[in-house]
Amino acid sequence: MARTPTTTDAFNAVAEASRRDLLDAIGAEELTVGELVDRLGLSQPQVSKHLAVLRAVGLVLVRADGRHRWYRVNGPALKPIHDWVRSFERTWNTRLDRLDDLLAELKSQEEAP
Amino acid sequence: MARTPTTTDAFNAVAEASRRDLLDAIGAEELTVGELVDRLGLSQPQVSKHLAVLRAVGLVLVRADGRHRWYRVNGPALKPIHDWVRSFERTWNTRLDRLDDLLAELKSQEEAP
DNA sequence: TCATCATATTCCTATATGGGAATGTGTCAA
DNA sequence: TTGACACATTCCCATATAGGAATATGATGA
Repeated sequence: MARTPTTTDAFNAVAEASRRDLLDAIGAEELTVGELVDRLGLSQPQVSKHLAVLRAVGLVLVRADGRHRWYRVNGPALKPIHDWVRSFERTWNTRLDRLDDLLAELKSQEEAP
Repeated sequence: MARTPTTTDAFNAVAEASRRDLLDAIGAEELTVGELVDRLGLSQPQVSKHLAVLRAVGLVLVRADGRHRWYRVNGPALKPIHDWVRSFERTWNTRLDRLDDLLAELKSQEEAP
């Protein structure tokens, strides 16, 4: 047998660094394929193909607008990864670290509402 | 080109479900290859090979003991994944959810010190 | 209607994989 | 010393990539 297809789940889709880069680039915005091509310096087919994989696992959502496609990140699709990794968090993070993390996050949300 | 090798980083190593199962099975314990074979119902070579990948990216540590090998999870190797996913956490988690999560965790640590 | 723009898809190829089967390696016990 | 035991590694093969190049699809404006 071969490797698990990239479109199987978020874990496999996100294994490829280019795809993580795409998600990072989009972030909280809504971007066009062309914009992504410019920002990441990848070829257009490359971007389209990676986006297709991300779409297949629900990691991005698209909105058609004339001949443009606006892509945005669908955060909740990452939750399975987050939840799984989280079960090992205690290994490296003490409770005080976690408290620091939370406070830092609350603060950042305070600053950027 | 082909896909990114599984031994490239934690993201790729963990993409395979069997490897996540292995980490879950080991958990906070220290287990033998034979134990893992029994618990997961995989073949011995299969377990050894998956463990080799996990070893390559530092996700597990081994201790030799006679003809046994005791494997344990090396949590911090998962931090890169945790950190990356965390940057998207705001999308699905409100601050109150996070507070609930933290309290739940503090409670569980209280109960199992 | 037609050329152009924005994306998506198809073709082609080198490559790494996961599983099964078989075998290698080191250790212990009799 | 030798056979059994616990793991690791090697071989073999079907399969799914990722990337580059080329082409298809669909919408827009003149």
